[in-house]
This record gives sequence, C-alpha cells and structure tokens, in this order.
Amino acid sequence: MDRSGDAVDVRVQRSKAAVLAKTYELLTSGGIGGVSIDEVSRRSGVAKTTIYRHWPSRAALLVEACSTIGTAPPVPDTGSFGADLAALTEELAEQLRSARWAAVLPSIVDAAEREPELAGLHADLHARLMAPFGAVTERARARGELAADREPADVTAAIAGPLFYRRWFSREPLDAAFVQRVVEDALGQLSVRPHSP
Amino acid sequence: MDRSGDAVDVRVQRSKAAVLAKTYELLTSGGIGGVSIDEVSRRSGVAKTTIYRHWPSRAALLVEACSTIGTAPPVPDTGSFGADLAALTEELAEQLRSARWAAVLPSIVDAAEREPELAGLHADLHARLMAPFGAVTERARARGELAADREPADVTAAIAGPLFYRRWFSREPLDAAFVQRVVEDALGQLSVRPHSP
Amino acid sequence: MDRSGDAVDVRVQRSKAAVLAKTYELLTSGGIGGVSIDEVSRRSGVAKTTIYRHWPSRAALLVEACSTIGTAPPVPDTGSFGADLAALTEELAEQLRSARWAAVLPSIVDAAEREPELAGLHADLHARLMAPFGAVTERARARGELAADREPADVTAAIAGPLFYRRWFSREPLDAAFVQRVVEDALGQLSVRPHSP
Amino acid sequence: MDRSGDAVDVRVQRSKAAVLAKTYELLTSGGIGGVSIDEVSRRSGVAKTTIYRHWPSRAALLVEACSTIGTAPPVPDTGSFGADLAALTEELAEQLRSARWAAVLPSIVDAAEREPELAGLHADLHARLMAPFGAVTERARARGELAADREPADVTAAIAGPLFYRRWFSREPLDAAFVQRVVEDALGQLSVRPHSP
DNA sequence: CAGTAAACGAGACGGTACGTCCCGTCTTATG
DNA sequence: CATAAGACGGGACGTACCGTCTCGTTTACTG
Repeated sequence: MDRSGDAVDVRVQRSKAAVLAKTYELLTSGGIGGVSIDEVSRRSGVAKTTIYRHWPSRAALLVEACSTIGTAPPVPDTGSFGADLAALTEELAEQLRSARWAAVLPSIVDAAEREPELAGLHADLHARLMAPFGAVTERARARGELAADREPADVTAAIAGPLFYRRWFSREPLDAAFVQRVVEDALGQLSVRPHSP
Repeated sequence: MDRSGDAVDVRVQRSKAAVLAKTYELLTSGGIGGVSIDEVSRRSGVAKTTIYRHWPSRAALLVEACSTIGTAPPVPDTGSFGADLAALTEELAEQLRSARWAAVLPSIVDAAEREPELAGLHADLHARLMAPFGAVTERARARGELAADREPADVTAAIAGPLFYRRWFSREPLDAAFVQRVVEDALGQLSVRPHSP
Repeated sequence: MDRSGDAVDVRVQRSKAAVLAKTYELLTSGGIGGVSIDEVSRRSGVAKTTIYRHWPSRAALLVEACSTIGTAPPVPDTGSFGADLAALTEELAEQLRSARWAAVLPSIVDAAEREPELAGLHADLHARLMAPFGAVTERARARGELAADREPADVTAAIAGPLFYRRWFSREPLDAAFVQRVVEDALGQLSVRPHSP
Repeated sequence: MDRSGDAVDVRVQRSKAAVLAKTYELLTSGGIGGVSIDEVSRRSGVAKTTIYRHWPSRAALLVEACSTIGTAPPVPDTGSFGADLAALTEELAEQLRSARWAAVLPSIVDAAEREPELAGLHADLHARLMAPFGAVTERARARGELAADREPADVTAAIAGPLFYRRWFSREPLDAAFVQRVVEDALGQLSVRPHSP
C-alpha cells in the first residue's frame, strides 16, 4: 500500500488548505474568539472529525493558521548591517501593527507558558520570525561590522525586546520615531563598526 | 433606611472575599482561561447567582481579582540612577523567574488584545509594575543624571523590553549576566551622566 | 402582649390585600405561570419576606387569590327545584367559561393530588363552589320534590360532573343547549316530583 | 449519504428510549411539574444537549412521553349496550383508582389550560381513553339500542363526567355502588332500548 | 408618653432549572 | 483509509425564581 511518501493523498492537502483558509477568514473577521472548530467545519465543508485528525486542538489550528500567515520577511541585503537592521525592524513594526499573527501571539505565549507540548510550536514560530535577524547578524559578523561575541540573540533582544514590549505591554503606538530610535540604540549598544569593503 | 456605607452587611464582604480568593487561585494556576464562574462558585461555596450579583460579568470579576496581583517592589534610593536601576532590574528579573503574576501576564495580555473591557485591567497591572521605574527616572532627571527628554517610557522600554522578551518570547533563562548587560546597555543608550551632589 | 386575636393589625390587612390584588392581576394577565412571588413583590411593594410570612408557598397564595375571586353565586329561590337548579347550572357554566378560578382549578386539583396539605384547600374551595347546590337540594327535599335518599352529592355529581368534564376533559364549548340538557338529564335521573304547595 | 430512514443510528434510539423512560418515571411520580430536563438528563445519563437535540422543548418531550401513557382497555362485546357500558365503566373506575395516568391527568389538564402546545397532548390522551366508549356507542346505534341522535360525546359526558368529578373534585371513593348508579343513570338518560336480535 | 413587640422593607444568600454554544470523542457509511 | 455526517457526554454561559435568612425600621398598642 506504500504510496512511497510523496503521493500523500491530494485530499489531505485539499482539506487542510480549506480549513486553514476558513480559519484565517474567521480569525480576521472575529478575532481569536470568533474561531470555533464547529464554525470552521460548517463553512469549509470539512468534517470536524477530519479537522481533529490534522490538528490536535483548536489552539494548534490557530497556531498553524497564524504561522502560515506570519511568514518572515525576505532577508534584505543593502550592504551595511545598519541599513539591513533598519529595514527588518521597520518591517517587524509594520507586522506588529497589522499582521494577524500579532493579535494571536500572546495566546500562543500563554499556551506555551502552561502547556509544555505547545512550547515547541511557540519556539518554531519565534525562530521563523527571528530568522532574518540571525541572517543579517551572521553576515555582519563575517564582514567585521559586528564583534564576534555578539550573538543573534543579542540583536533580537535589542530590537524585538522594545518593539514587543511597546506592542503588548505598554500598548503605545509603534510610530516611526520610536522604531528609528530602537534601531539607533541597538546599533549603539552592539558597537557596530562601519563596513569598509 | 440608609445603612450609610460602612455597615454594608458582613455577608457581602465574606462572599466577595471568598470569591476573589478562589478566582485568584484559579487565575494563577490556569491563567485567565482557567477561570470559570461555575468553577469559582463550586470551589468557593458561593452560589453563582451571588457572584453575578456582585460582578456583572466574568471580565469584571477578573479585573477585580487581578487588582491585587503583582505588587510592585519598593522604590530603591541608593543615590545614583545606575544603582537604582540595577536594583529594580534585578528585582524585576527575580519576579519574572518566580512570581505568580509572571505566569499569568501573557493571558492578560492576550485578553487585553481582544476584550476591551479587560484592557483596563492590563493597563492597571502594567502601571503598577512599572511605577518604581518611573519614580527613579523622575528623580534622576531632577538630579540631572538624565536628559530632560528621556521619558520613563524610554527607561521601561530599555529595561523591561529585553527582560520580557527573554522571559516569554525567546524563553531563555534570565541569568545574572544577561540582567547585568541589559542594565549596562540601558544606561549607555540613555546617556546617563554621573551624579555629583 | 396578647392582642386578643381579633385586632389583627391593620398593616397585615393592607399587605395581604395589596398582594392578593397584584396576584390576581398577574394571574389574569399571564396565567398561573405568570405569577411569581418576585414579581408580585416588585409590583405590590410588599417585601417577599412579608409575602412568605402570610402564605407558606406560591401555591397557597394562588389558591387564596383564586378562592377570594371564586365566590359562589347567591342561592336562587324560585320556588321550584327545577328552576333553582337551572339557574345555578347556568351560573356555573358561565363561571366555567370566564371566571379566573376556572383556569386555575386544574392546578389546584393537581396540587391536591400530590400534596396532602393542599387537599384541604381544594376541599374548601370545592365546598364553597358547591354550597348553593346543597342549599337548594335540602330545600327540595324538605318540600318533598326530592326523595329523602337523594344527597346533595348526587346532585353535584349529576350537574358538575358533565360540566366539568366538558370544560376540562373533552374541552368542547359549554353552550346553552348542552347546559339545558344536563339540567334535564339531572332532573330525570333524580326523579324530581313537581312541587304542590 | 442517505441512510434511508431505517438504519437511523442505534444510538439515537437508545438515547431517546432512555430519556423517554425516565421522563415517564418522573411524570408519573411528580406530575408534569416534576419533570425537568436537568433531572431527566441526570437520571438517564443522557446529556442535556442530546435531549435538546431530539426535542425542541420541555413541552415536546412531555408530549412524546405521555403518548404511551394511558392505554385504553379492550372494547368489550357482550351483545348488549348496557352490559358493555357497565364493563367499560367498571374498568375506567378501576383505572381511576389505581392507574398511573390517573395521578397525572390533572397536571396535563392544567398544562393544556395554558400552554397551547400541550393541549394537543391532552386531546390525544383523552381520545385514547374514550375510544372504547365511542366504539360501543356506535355499535349500539347500529343495533338500534340507542337513538341516532345520541353521540358518543353524550355517553362519555354521562359516564366519565360523574366519575372524573368524584375522582378529582369531590374526592370521594369510587365504590361499586356509585359506579353502578352512574351506569344506570346513564342508561336511563340515554333512553336505551333493549336489543332484540 | 415612653417602652416594646409585631410587622415590615430591603436585599443577600444557596440553590435549581432554563436553553444555548462550543469542545473533543465516537460511530457509521461512503467513495 | 481519508472522509462526511452527525450523535454524544460534558462543561460553561448568564438569567429567572425559589424559599430562607439576617438586619434595621416603622407602627401601634400597653403600661
């Protein structure tokens, strides 16, 4: 019966796609509270049984629906770490302001906090979101703009820290001035040296 | 008639106290999602009807139950902004590692994200937690250690940003070295001048 | 402090009257299901406590509200048993068609069926309603129109039986023809002799 | 899909049967007022949700539960209307003394009085109970024992009227002498002619 | 005219039931 | 063997009444 792996049954793909699409639709229209498995099933025409076959819980479905959406931005390559960082930070701020995943991340964080099995999902999502910062950081280290002991984690802490804090904790607007200052402060504290090629 | 406010019937106090206590208990153990009126009623022995008599909704009960959560640390007064900030930051890190509210905040953030009536609750809690940073910042500005255009919000963003990020998003341990670096970076980017009395 | 029983405090009268009036009002507007102690209290301004002080239960209040209303018709005295009986029967039929107690009696019967303490109330009400039939029957026996072995109970069974049956069991209209036939049949089976004074 | 009607899922049958059985139990022990969906659910082990899935309201459930109550006695065929009627009347009196439905009818009458959706239930039950009287009446008319203008309704009024009255209103015992007199009176007022075959 | 006991209003309380919504599990039949 | 269809047990929601229970406050008779 071995379908040799790659012919994974087209129906599975179809079902998952339909479910994710409707989940996304409900998510954007009614927030997380507006997504119920029953409703997704009703609208997508995919049986509830099937949904539970593919996702262990409502939370898992939400996570995937969001992570599909929360695709990391392309890694910029301007030639200088500063410009790369500014571009990425602006993009991140923009997503925090408007992207669907930004409204859902706290519930994922919360889930990760109390259900260890969901912590993995959180880690995946986080890694995906932060990957571009890692990439430009590595490049900067290779070019000597950044000291060798500066880790990608330091960069994300310096950038995402203040942004996330402002988005979810102080709940003030993420205006351009704030974003710019965050970039400058980060560059300052990371002791970035100008790149001379 | 007029029972003039202070003789408000002891039973009311008892009921409310019992309900709040159990709500708090459920809150810290299961987050906001773990609090249901039915469960509070069951555990507290207070009838559901009575709970609804005192709080119009689940949200209202949560707001009041949370108002006792997260007591801010005392404001240090070492004489220098740097030392004050270091003390507060270490205290905050310690609370993030162990305090009950640290496990609950994400669910509050999540709730604030989509239930407007709970946003106030989040704002209160946040203000309470960050108040000491505001106090030492104001003092530093008065003493000239800090430029007049440096707002308390800048300080909390510089300190709480990385700490919160690490606690809930990158989920790495909040070790002493990290805390120390956060303080140093913050002092650097805030352009703190030494205090000469 | 013995107020010697009969000076029962005017306030009691006032409260009871107010409660019964509103109960009656609710009863006629919303049927038995429309009467709730809370609502009666709200509308009459009489505290729930006071209501329960005077009536042991909602049922008891309803019974009294109905029995106050279901006053028996005056005993006719036409000179002949047949005419008396016809008058009483027509009056009874009229009450069955329109009086408030007619809509409530079944619930009293039901209550009497399963709560012995309410059976007494039922008996009272029944006796009050049937008293006039007893009176005219006794008179007819005294005058020799009716054999001495014909009891009032036989008369009520012959008259109220078919009427009640039609009102509550077959649920057909109590039209004049039916009422007339019931009277005739009763007179026939009671072997009424014409009265010669 | 089409499960074509007869393979309607055994579970549905099981649930409905369990619910109806317990409803019937509660009904006969506590009358219509003694039936609550919660209690039925609790005793039957069938979830409240499931009950509401099958019956849109408490009333609908009661209607169905009552439809099995009160099975009519077999129609006698002695050859004469008088003997048939006597047999049926004695059987009815016996049921009034002991049958479960006799304790429940008043609450059904009461319900029919004010809940139109339950009136149908009452009508069904009444028709079922009275059917045998209709049958023997028709036969008697066909044989000429009874005038053509004597309706089954007249017979039931003459028989069930006094019996029901005595059972629920005067609440005196339904002894043999009373039953016999009711039959005789009925035969008299119906002007029954002897049957000559 | 003061004292006192009843009746009273206000309303908190524990409790039961309502009918609805969603969860996640299950069973069965179809393609 | 993935799926559609949908029944099922369960738990929570917020509301309406029930009947009980303090508590002070009239009110009207008594001494």
